[in-house]
Amino acid sequence: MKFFEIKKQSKKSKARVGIIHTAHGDIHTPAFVPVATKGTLKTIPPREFQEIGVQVAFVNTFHLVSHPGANVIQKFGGIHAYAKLGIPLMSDSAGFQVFSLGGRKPFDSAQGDSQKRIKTHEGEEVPVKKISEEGVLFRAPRDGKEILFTPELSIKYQQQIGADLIMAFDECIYHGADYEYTKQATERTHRWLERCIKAKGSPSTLPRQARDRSGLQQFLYGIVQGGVFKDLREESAKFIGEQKVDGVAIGGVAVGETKKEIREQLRWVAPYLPEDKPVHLLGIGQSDDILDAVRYGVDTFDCVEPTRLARNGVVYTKRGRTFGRIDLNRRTYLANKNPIQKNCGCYACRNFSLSFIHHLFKERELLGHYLATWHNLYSFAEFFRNLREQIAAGKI
RNA sequence: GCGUGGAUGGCAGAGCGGUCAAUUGCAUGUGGCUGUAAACCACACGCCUUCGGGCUACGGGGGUUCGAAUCCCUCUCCACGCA
Repeated sequence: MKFFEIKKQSKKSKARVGIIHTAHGDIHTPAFVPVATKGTLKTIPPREFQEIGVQVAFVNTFHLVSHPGANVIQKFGGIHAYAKLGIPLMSDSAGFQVFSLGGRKPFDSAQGDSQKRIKTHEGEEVPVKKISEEGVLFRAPRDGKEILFTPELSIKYQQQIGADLIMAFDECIYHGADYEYTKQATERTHRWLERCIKAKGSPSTLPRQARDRSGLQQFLYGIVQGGVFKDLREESAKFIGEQKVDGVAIGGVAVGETKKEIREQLRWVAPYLPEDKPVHLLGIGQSDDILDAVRYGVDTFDCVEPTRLARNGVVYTKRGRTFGRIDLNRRTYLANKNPIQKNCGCYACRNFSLSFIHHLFKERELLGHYLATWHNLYSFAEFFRNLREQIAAGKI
């Protein structure tokens, strides 16, 4: 069976409706990939995925290696069995942690002042100890243990974890990096991709041991970098597209740029994306961004936003084609009899008032996190279902 | 009635002569969260302000002192103990 199947290609844009076939089921694209970093989609039991409309989830190699360890997961037959995640899974390579744990988040133009340094903990040791041609040496925040990631190790760990779709080991470049650094890092990511491909073996297959154990096939995505520089983005997209990868991911996006800059980067990259391979946009996220990205040919999106916001008390409302937000912690909802969203079919809205959910948040009751997460994920599922319908109908 | 201990900002509760408009937590408000070190973070939270500062405040009143939320007297109220 073909890995990626395009069912309908838009004539208006690069948008398409398709299916990604994996050993753990099909993913109807465009699809949202909620983030289950540590093997759990925080607050949601796996058996409810289907009811919510969660088709696929995203786990993180760095965090799973940090605990419980890739070898432990392998002993249980892979992350699907270990965490009872009966759906297709993607795993991240740890490349994002080079950014998120790197302590180098210097510029944030989205906040206005592009010269303003974001506060990092003064004097504290940064978890990313060293980046070299060989790989990246981390100090795990959870216990201070040193963890080395190289392209070969990242692939090995991802094979042990056993997600269906895996990411090449890259460097997610911090926003504010200059041209020279971005160029060096992007080229290094390219060399790392070649090492990932070599380490993985023949395309679309696992090493014998892992394959025998789980019967899985794994598909590798290469990751486009290039930062905020047009020529580097184009060059990177071209390079990644030419490699023997199963899919292409766009990385290094939404690390502090404005929404306008994010779109720019997509526009630069889009012409060079291979049309027969699924395209993943790493870390995006917000409904308006998704709506635009789909037009550039993006098929899947992972983002922590719906689940993190939910835990912080923020839930989505429908506002035109995109989402508005409600902050459940506000006292104004104390006695509000309405659901989060009228006519919403989710478990939270069908059963509970804003008042009660507000009460749960103010009392720090865990059910509040569960209901808010349920609602946000359901909203995303609906949003993407609608997106697929619109593309199929030729409207996007 | 006697004795003892209390009364502090929306609440709880520190402070016990100057560095106190007053620690801290909660509540409240505002902003933030886009490949998860995030059930999190930042800021504000007496009134006024030309942002330098000014004014009114630690139950009421009076006193001591250069200076009192802090010490003394007294009144009111609360808690506990004894009658």
